[in-house]
Amino acid sequence: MSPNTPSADKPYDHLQIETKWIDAWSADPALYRALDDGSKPRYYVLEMFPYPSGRLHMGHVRNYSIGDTLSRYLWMRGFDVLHPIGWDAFGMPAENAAIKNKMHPRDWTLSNIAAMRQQLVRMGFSYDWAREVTTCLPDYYKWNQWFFLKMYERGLAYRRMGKVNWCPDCATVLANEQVEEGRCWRCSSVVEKRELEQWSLKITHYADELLAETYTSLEKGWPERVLTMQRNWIGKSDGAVVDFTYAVTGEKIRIFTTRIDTIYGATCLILAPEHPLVARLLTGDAYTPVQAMIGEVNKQQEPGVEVDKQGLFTDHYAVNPFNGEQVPIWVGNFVLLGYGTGAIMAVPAHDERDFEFCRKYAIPVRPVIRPVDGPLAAEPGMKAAFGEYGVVENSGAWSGLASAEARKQMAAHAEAHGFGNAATTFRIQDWGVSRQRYWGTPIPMIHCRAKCGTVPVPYEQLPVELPYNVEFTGKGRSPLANIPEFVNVACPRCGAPAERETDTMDTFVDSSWYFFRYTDPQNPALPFDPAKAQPWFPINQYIGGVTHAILHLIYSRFWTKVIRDIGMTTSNEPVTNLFTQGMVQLGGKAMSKSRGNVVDPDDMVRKYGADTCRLFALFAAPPERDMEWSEASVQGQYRFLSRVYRFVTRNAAKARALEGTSGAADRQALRKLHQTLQKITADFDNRWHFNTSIAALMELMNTLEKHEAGLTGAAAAEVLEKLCLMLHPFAPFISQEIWCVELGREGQLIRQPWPEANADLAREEGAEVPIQVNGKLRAKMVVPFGTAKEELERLAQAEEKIKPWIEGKQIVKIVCVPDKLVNIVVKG
RNA sequence: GCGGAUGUGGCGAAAUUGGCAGACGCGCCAGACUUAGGAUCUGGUUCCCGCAAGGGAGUGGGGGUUCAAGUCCCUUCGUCCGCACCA
Repeated sequence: MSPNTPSADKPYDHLQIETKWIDAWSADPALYRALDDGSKPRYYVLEMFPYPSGRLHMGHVRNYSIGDTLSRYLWMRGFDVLHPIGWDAFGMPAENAAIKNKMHPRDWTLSNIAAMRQQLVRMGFSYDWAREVTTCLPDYYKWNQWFFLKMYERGLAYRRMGKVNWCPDCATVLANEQVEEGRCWRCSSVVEKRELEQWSLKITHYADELLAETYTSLEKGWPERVLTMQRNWIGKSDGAVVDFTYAVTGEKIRIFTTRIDTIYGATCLILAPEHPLVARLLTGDAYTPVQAMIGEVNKQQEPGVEVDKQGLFTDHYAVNPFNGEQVPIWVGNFVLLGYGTGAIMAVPAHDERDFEFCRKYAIPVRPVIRPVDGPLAAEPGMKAAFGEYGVVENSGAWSGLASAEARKQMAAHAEAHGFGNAATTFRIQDWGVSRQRYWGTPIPMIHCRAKCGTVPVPYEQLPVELPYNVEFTGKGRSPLANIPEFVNVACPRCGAPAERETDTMDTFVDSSWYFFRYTDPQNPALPFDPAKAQPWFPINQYIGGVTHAILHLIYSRFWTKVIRDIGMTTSNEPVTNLFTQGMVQLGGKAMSKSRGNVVDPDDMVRKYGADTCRLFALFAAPPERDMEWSEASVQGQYRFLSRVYRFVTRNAAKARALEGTSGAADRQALRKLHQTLQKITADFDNRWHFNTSIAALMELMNTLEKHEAGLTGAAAAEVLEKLCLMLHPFAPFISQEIWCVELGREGQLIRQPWPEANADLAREEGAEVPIQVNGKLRAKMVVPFGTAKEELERLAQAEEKIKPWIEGKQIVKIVCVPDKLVNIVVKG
């Protein structure tokens, strides 16, 4: 057969190809294993590990396709890549399944994991399965308990009363994310707030550092959106605390304000209904309305609806330390106990909320700040509060100062006289980790009623294992509380009868440090060996959904700082670069079971193959944007892969023969090949717009098919080889098949070096220069690169299509950008 | 209300540094091959006028800077997502 005669092409049989390579790759466990020996530069690619619901969904496919494409590219670029996966395996769905189907959470979870592991393997993702981590197994959650004890020792884990989301129907606490629009996600009951004693982790200890790093080490590598959300969540607020004095007993009532400069305008104090002082100011029948108010506040309000401000006068007064004035003490439903000191001074003239409250209850409004360029507001008659900075008036010695200056001086004055000081508060609260749940990490604490109180479980007794035999009713206390063998223990300190803590940990604990465990997943003595972890930290690239922008990503940052402070890492932050991919939608809405608009990846893989699915997940939109699922468009990707496969099979013999004299077709093909290589390499290195990378591969195929007849051996060989290499990160199966079967090469593509683009071959023969007249495109011409300005201007004016546009007109000026454009500006 | 994102053909999108708007794909139209086509291949496809050559308009709306604006500035509208009495 002559090398230039196309041979018959082979149809693309995705099923045969993909099953064959899954078997081959599964038989080679070292294939995706990091060398971890320092012989090559390291790169840690981490994707958010999945909750094992039992089925992979399209969001996973997209997330993991991005990570896998990147990992394969990095391998080919010579990095030692750590690319692990695991299972975020504790959580409520397992318990709900247990209640519903009478299946044990452990069995349910482990069988889900087995199913999903198969699905991930089927997708061709390059995970190092030897590092698989499963958080619901004792060899993992033992270390949650270990960290908990370490935190307890350092005062970072403690017990306190705290407000929790309480579902009255399920009779249990719900995590914040399990409350949907004020209702229980499982039974749709309206969720209440309830005070419960629970274990908390002192994330506020790191609040300042967590905030500061968003402006420094994270600023370059994290999306601005995520940083903004975290800053808002942390909610640092600079102000001052001031002690008012309760007129009867002389005790202090501490308030927090950011506007101490307005304190001469304070016309009352307002306490949160749960403020401890309230129960002493109002006793007996007088307290009843407060209880009602607390009840109201604790009912979850409908989102988006502003609750009416309610107040109660206590009939008591407090003294303003700045001017000695007595102001009435009120109770207000809008004052939050959990923020600041749980008490505020109301300055109605300069705070919108205070204004609304005081007008409602006819409390005086006294303006003390005037705009820099205007007079003090007239009262009576004020229609709204003036909340901005200005100039202080009617404020004794501070009158005339600018607000900013007054804030400093007045805080200093308060401190000097012992009734206050400058102070900072945070919106972020300590992390309540107790859950009245079975399927989580047991909190390793024992309550000794005899004398020792709360005693930590000794390290050598870890893990505190979850008992297997347990009954699930979905009602009442934690299921663990009903198991005497679990609850009843001897106090580790005095040996007296004692009870185990029956709460389990929030599942966000599990995901707060799993990425450390990947570096040393089987360590029996420690969560991980610092010497093994440190070379991989901080993580080069983390990829996941923006839904975790706050909770998981703040908890992980917190946990890393704790790990640092106990001397197990030198990294301040876990993640250098964060990438948040967009959601997969159908019909403009996020795919979800309740909407009934899910597309099952399994069906798609069966029909079109994993390569096609991966390609579509990357092609439909840039990775950071939401994408719309479209099966018609999926078929387009399948067509593309078919074209690639048939093109290769038609031309493989020719390429192997290496015959023929290179001609114009070869030059065209090689030019496009190297242009594509430049384009794709740039996409990887700069911005991960894989949709344009794949479009470039399609363009390449269009060009190759156009010049197929004239393509000769040597050029064909180069084209097929490099096409195959470039395709591999996106479509690993078909590229590996072509490499071995059609091109007769050996070895795994992931181990091949990424090809270098040849800039000389990529260069066009000449520059196509558009010619504009008054900014409008009128003609184009092809000139040699580097043609001088004068020559370009001459050629442009000589163009036949240009002449009619400039004839008889005055040329005002000619803008000429060599190799780019000529614009002739004419008048008349 | 505050903060953020986003707005380009019938659809998903591209245009990376102010320099040819719509690459690539889907869909659609026409044709080829075919017993057949929901396979494959070829050509066309922003809108308006025109048989065509060609011309005009055009990146949510309005205004501006510039030889030149999807891109920069001002203003306005729509959509989506966070947060939402945080003193």
